[in-house]
Amino acid sequence: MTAQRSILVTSALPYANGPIHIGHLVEYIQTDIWARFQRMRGHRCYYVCADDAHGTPIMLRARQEGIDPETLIARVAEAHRADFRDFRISFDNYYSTHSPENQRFARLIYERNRDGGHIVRRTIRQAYDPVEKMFLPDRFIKGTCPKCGAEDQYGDNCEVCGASYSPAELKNPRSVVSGAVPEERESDHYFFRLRDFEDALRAWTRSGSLQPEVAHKLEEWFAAGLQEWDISRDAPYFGFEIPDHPGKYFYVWLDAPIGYMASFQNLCDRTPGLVFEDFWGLDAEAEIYHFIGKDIIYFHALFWPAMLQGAGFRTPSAVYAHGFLTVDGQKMSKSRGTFIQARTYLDHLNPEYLRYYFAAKLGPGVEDIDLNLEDFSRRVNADLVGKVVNIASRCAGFLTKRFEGELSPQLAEPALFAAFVQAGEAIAAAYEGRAFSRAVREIMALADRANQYIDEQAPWIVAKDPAQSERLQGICSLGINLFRVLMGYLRPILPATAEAAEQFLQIPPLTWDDLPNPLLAHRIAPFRPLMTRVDPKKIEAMLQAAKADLAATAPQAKKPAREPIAPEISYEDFAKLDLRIVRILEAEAVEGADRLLRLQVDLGDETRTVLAGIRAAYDPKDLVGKLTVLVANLAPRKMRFGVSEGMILAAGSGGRELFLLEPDAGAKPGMRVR
RNA sequence: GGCUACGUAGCUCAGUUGGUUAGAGCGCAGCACUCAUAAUGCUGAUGUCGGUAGUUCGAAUCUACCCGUAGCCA
Repeated sequence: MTAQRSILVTSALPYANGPIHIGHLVEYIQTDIWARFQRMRGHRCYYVCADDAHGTPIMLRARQEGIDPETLIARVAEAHRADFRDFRISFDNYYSTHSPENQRFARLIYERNRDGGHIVRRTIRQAYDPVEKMFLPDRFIKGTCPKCGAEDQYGDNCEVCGASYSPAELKNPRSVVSGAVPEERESDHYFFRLRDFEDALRAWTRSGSLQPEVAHKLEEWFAAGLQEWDISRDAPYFGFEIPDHPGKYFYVWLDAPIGYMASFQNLCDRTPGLVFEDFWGLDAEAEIYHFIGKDIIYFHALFWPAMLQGAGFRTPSAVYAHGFLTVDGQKMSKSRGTFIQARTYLDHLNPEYLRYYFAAKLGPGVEDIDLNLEDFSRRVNADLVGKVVNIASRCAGFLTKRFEGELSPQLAEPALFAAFVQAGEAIAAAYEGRAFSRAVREIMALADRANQYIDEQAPWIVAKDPAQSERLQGICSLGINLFRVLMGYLRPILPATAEAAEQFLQIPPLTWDDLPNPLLAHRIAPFRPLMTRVDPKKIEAMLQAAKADLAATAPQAKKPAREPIAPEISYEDFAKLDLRIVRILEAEAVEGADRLLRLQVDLGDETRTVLAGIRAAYDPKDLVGKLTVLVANLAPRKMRFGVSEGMILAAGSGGRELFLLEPDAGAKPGMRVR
């Protein structure tokens, strides 16, 4: 056995302005499995996390709800804790970045870096909302993309063409907060000189602290040259005030990772024998691992180790990034109902299913994983219920009925049991290397062997011969022992099922070192189903609920009230309208008119000129050739720019919200519409 | 647009340093069994290994370009 290790693991801090969703859970489940594995191996492993409680979005959200930020983050923290508890995420401490410990560490790290000359002050120009009297983060400015002209894009990059730019380049910029046109204003900011740490970071990067693909990514950043990092924000801001500069606050990303330390400090303060310095001190022997999503590598692999180093703390042993979750091959989508909150899942399905499914797909790399809901239920049902739990189920009945639950004093087939034990090394190595999918594959291969054994031995036939009673007991006892080893291997993934199995087996919590010792002449409890099958109806119900949740939690999506229906008319009134199919032959903007397009339309045997107020919604060249509907008997109307001989039909509120009517295929110019 | 990854059977994934007929599980078909939560066992079918071009005696594996997907661009 290897020596006992002291390990601190963290997951990234969830932001305290919204609920946990199943995408978040990939990371918490991954980290939790790893932490539980380490503990099961007999190591001292602490797992801490916290809510990331600062920043502009939280400030604005609280304001919008008419409450203090403190009230908001307390409410969100409670929901987060409940979600994690129910998914059996085994945090040793779940804290908040809005805490005295975090403030103390943030100051300390700032001051030490400042005193070391790593912080500089500079004046920058930044977008300012004159109505709200606040500087605007890039994400709080929207406008037209300077590259492709797409409307309603954020201040930092365009989701349509993928271009990145600065908010100043955005056309028609608007503050998302007030709708005002942002102005540029000057402000003093503090910058962290990342470049001071370049050599150390390069060395750290190469020391095996990062996955190879992440290290490659860092090479790119080094090559591009490390830039200074803006670590301050102006009031109003929800966060920690910078000690030597009232009215300036630490940027949320400065104090977020420090939250790992603060949470751990808080744990140390109430855990006898747990010493902060043993983990974070410069010469600490303990290991520290951060599990993060691939989107925040920059902060954890560059800023964080640099800040720590500048402040005289040790750097993390490693940072492990994982990919994102897609649902049925697509990004989680609110409209498709695949944006599933943790709570919504819990309301319908067993968390062990998701823990297993994620484990079965998680590798050590940064690839995205897909939650394919068909595959999800098939896989859980086949592997866990059909294979693993079934082993216990098919042996236990004989033991209970015939032997009062008593297991044989010897193993019927020691070689088979030994093979199961021997596989443990490879499985442990897979867990250690975060290759959970490999571990699961190996475990399921063992489960197949156990089922094969039972089939070969056919205890149901042996049971018919009273003279072979001992043999029957031996077969079933071995089956139970194989099941016990399998549950031991699965324990980090399936804590609740493992506990139920331990109760069934009447044993204390399984440890890795225990596994080679079989249960002999031991009495087990009557079998009760340890896990039930995934019910597809529940998945369907969950998806429905996910859609409903979003409708409920999206008050911003102000639904325009439907325009009231006009007063009733008779058929005769309707019949007075002569609606005709026309083909648009030409379209051009009307000089001097902001809204008008001049269209030449073909009515079958005549051509008419129509002036239509659809310029904001349609590009003239896109209209040519289209079929649409014309009110053909409308009195011609004289306008400043000419005479309009009819009106074409469009739906919508006006401006860009206009949608031309188009007939189904087969309609021809001149046809009357009834 | 640049960069880092990913793209292998209907689905989810393995494929070690390029080396004989490309694998597993699920699903599907057939058979067997009936102890078990319609669970299990055996047998079988299924792939131009994203595309194109190259390097090589030999490429899923190496190179270039292209297409698609994700993230990052502080």
